[in-house]
Amino acid sequence: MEQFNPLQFYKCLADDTRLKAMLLISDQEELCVCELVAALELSQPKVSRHLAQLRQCGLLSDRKQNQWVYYSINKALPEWAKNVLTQTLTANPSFYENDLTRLNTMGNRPERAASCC
Amino acid sequence: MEQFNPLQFYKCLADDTRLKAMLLISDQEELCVCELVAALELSQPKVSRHLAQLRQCGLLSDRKQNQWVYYSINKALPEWAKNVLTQTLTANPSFYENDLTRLNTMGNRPERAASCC
DNA sequence: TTTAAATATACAAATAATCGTATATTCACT
DNA sequence: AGTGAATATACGATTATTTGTATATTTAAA
Repeated sequence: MEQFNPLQFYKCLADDTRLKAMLLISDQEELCVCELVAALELSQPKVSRHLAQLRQCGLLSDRKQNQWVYYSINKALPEWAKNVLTQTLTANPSFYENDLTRLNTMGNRPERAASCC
Repeated sequence: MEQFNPLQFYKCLADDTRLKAMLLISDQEELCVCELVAALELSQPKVSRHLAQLRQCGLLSDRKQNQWVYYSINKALPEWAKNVLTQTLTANPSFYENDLTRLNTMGNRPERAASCC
């Protein structure tokens, strides 16, 4: 991954699916693809493609557990970029509230493994 | 102008010309079109078009003085958006340093009117 | 070892964004 | 009135982005 630059960062945020995914993941610590598909009411390939792009650009990390892939905000993201996400998240609840509602009423959410022991 | 929303904001920042223009104007309080044309080394119509878009989306204000149009950050911008711009500006000096250099070595910069009296 | 669920990717089609060029507008100065 | 500088806009052409659809891959479970 080449040097993190602000233009690339904002290009990543300049799409409805990607911006909402980033905010939902920020809010929820981590989410798997099928949870985002349910929350955003979009097709699986569409969500998967956008998540791949966000990972390639360094905004997201992924971990695989069983058949699920969980995405979370990349810990190595520059501080300023993390701050931008936090500001956006807290100042714009109405932008993603419907998605959050759908996520919370979603049935059959995969259970995370207990973190240990 | 419809309700300010984060997606539109980030779409505005997702272009090299617009992002650099926003950062230079943030840094310099206000700049006219010809100063941005010189700093960014781009055609006048290109710069003008992008500035018009930033104004229409509520990110910039303009004031006309003599034959020049000066653009500045819209005072009415939501706080979170102002913070995003400030964070981006201070954390990424190398992104726009060349443009700033060209601006500072530009000849014949229009003189601002004394603010009053 | 088949089946189903979750995810990723390939490719062409559709859509959106950007650009160069030409031209219009406004203002100061002569 | 006429000229030149600064800015804005129109329009077609180009380029970039996004999408749907089909298919591949991986994993768990029957």
